[in-house]
Amino acid sequence: MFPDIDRQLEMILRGTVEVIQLDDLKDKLIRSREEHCPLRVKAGFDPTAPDLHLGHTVLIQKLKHFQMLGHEVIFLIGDFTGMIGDPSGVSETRPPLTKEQVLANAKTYERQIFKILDPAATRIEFNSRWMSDMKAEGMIELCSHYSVARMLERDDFSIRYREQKPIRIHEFLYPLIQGYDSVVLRADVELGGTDQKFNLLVGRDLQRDYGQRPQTVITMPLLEGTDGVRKMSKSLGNYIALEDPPAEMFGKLMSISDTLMLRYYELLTTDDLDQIKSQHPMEAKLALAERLVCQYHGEQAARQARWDFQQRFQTKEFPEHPDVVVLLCEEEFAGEEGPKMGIVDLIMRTGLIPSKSEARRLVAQGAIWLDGAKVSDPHAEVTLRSNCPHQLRIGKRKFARIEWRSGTG
RNA sequence: GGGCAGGUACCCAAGUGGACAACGGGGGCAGACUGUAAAUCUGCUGCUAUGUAGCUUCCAAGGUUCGAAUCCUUGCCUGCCCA
Repeated sequence: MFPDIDRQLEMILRGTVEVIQLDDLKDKLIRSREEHCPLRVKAGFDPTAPDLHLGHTVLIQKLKHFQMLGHEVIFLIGDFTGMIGDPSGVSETRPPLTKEQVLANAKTYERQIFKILDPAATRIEFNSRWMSDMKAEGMIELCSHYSVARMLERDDFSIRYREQKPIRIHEFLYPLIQGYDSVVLRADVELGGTDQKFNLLVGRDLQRDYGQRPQTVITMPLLEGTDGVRKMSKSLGNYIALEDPPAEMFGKLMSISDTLMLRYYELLTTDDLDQIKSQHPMEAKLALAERLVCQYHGEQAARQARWDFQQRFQTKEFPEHPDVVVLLCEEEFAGEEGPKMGIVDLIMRTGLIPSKSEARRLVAQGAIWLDGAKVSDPHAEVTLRSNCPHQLRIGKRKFARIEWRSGTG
């Protein structure tokens, strides 16, 4: 039923930062194999940000590995803990989401994670299921399982405590509840980012205190965002969302640095890294972009994205599918002699530029090309011809086709 | 409850009566260079009009003044300290 232990370990360990405790994990794997009983593997996600990005997939991918090995995977949506917000120094108590919102978010999650995970073998849980009915007595009971001193071991707490910055009591509840989730679910393994280490360890302690075997904790690296430095996050704007349109996803992936590309290969694929390094970086990057777009949008979209990309940026042709097609008709030129228009107005008609000042700047900076010729005078007037569309390029990556139809017909 | 510090453009942050559409950094955009790379260099980065202008901005509402982001009043918000 289960592959042999070494094979399982090899797959499980790829890309991990830390496993606590490795021997214990081996033992669990051996036992599960002997008893034909899958391990319960849990990873928790915040319910308030339902658009997942590639950063999240590092964890989901790891869940997938467990799933492929035949274990039980629990995708836990922390809708109850979401009300607290993970302590980070600036955390606030968030207004609780309504049931409808939670369900809507869960749907969004499903749509995205099932591009990776097998729907039939994935268990989705909400921690409100057991938390929202808990009474104060229960909460007090739970609190009695942990001590303030141990809580203050958390880096974030100890720093704030030392610096006399505020720590709200409810912030202590976050790790407690997350840990309690493991108790309720009787988790054998919990996955999390390296920033989750403390919370994951609290889970171990609580399980032990509740008389269970402590879960194995596996931490995964935080994937760097497109800037290559800071962790990928929506609020930093350096993310690639799973639901980014194919062309956008492809473009974002192509503009990452070569170093970052290797990192993405390491954490988002199972390819052999030495083999990748031997390729031309651009080839490797194209392959990566195509691969990932394919995973989230399908093969055809991926091929199309690659083709469009190469047409636009490598052969520098005017693309088959420009960003917009602007249709002008005779009424637009009422009162004027012919189909003439200032270049700035023309740019504005594409809707790709937010203001005329910006458009003027772009012209002055030499970013505007009309039918293959640079237009650098903001006063330039363009005479439009009918039945032969004009090609307007704005900067490196915006393209518009301008068509003029005389209204006589 | 008392004391103190503060709220400035996408973010951080200077400015404390006129020359402020507001220094600087980050981010973003554009140009050069390239592999649409990255890094680097240069320019731009409120809106409208464009040779020197107008308009809307510095938490909110009032006020003082020829003139305020800058002073006063009130309110809202944030952080710290003492109770």
